[in-house]
Amino acid sequence: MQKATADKSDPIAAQLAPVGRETVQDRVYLELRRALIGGLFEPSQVLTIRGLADALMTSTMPVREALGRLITEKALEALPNRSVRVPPITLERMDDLLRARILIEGEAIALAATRMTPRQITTIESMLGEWDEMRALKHKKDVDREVTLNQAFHFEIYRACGSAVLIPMIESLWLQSGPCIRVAIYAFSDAGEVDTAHYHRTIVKAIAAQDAKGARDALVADISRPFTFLRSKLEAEAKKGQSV
Amino acid sequence: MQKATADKSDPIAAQLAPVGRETVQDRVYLELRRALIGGLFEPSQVLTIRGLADALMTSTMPVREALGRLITEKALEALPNRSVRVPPITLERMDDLLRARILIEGEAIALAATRMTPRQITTIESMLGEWDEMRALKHKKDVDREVTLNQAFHFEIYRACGSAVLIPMIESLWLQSGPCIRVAIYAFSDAGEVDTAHYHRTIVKAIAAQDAKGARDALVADISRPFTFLRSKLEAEAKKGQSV
DNA sequence: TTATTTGATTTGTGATCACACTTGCATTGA
DNA sequence: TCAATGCAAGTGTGATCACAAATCAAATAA
Repeated sequence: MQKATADKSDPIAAQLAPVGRETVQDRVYLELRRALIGGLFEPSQVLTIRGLADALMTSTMPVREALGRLITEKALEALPNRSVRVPPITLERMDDLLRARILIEGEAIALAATRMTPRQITTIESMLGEWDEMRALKHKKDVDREVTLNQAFHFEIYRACGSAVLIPMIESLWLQSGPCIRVAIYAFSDAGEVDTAHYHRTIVKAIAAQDAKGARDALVADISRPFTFLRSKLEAEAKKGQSV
Repeated sequence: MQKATADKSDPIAAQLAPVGRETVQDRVYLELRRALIGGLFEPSQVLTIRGLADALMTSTMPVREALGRLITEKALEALPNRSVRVPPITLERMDDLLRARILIEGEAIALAATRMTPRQITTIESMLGEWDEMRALKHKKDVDREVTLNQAFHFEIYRACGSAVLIPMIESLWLQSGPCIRVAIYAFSDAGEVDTAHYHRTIVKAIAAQDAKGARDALVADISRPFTFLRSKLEAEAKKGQSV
């Protein structure tokens, strides 16, 4: 009987999965999470358990638990009908999210600025180069890659703040603002070029100088951009809609 | 066929449950939440799905979903064994939690100080009286009532900050620091009298004067107390354990 | 043609079952 | 006596089923 167990826990398999096998539930959760941060779902979109279960090639059980988790961290919204949807974008919510992000991510980067090791600073410096690479082949604007790189850059910094409490909160905030960001980035692309790398360079410079206040200010400028841009866009649309 | 539906959705029943029937899952979730904030579970305690299901008189289904939700908001901890427990208290975690609470609850009360209506201020003023009532019958130190009143006071303020993003974060922080707080309050009781009402009075005074900075400072003093107290207690124990 | 109703389909929720893994205890061996 | 092995109870996870509520569409009546 223990044979089967021994087969799965032999040295080779043990190395492949050293601690804690991955559950389907976690896979589904991470999948949905990635989709939300990346803005693959659009605001107000309704999600169904069975639909997601089919799409993710599993039963309804892991999906419903993953949805429940995402609802508690406000990444999704439970309607009184008991259906769940991606929260819609409103001006109030955007301001609210931006304020919270400035507060918490600002604190995290201020902490990180005094704690990052030369090794870690080298890592985020090397990420600056990737922006230049992307700019080189500008014929294809790869929004997915932009989002991924931006996320990797920020969280490399946040991880260094050393707070096991703040980091999950920041993840939750990104989860909530993911749909807005994607909309904003597309709007950016339409409006012309924007230089994310420039803002990131300023951040890296401040961190390298262990300038906590400078890093915080640079970060605020960086994360405010898409919000203020999207805000003016929404206001313009609202005014147009009002006149029609 | 719709008869049965009509019976349950007739005017009377509709008034009793105007929006969204309560699900067993939510009941379990709120129950566990209340227990955690109130510190009814002790740190490092292991919880089992079937055990909780029996205690809450339901099946395992609602419990596992509630546990999953609590794990994502770091109120509970998933061990590699796949068992779940209340996170243990460490000095690092306490400092981490306190810093986050000062940051976020401080911001919330600063916002609330400029937005609370006279009606709302009257409400929190009336809560001050309850502390005096409790003090009157000091023969029975009702820790549960202290915890509940303290919670009601703080959240009456936080709700007034008008941020749908900050409030859930604060709830999550209370959930995480609940077990610590309970331990600290018991330690308080052993160490003698402490005047929570005094700190709350200072907070109310600042809010009534719309003094955002004063309210923030008073709040920091209030929420720091149990943490610094528990910290010195843990450090003393650690030193004693080290010498033995 | 339009509004109402009836029926069928879809959906979320809770319960139960099957399976794999862990844990703890008792038995067996040196 | 002590360590190791084997068995049994307990536990989490995923799948499936049953049921009630909601949604949608077609048919009927005005």
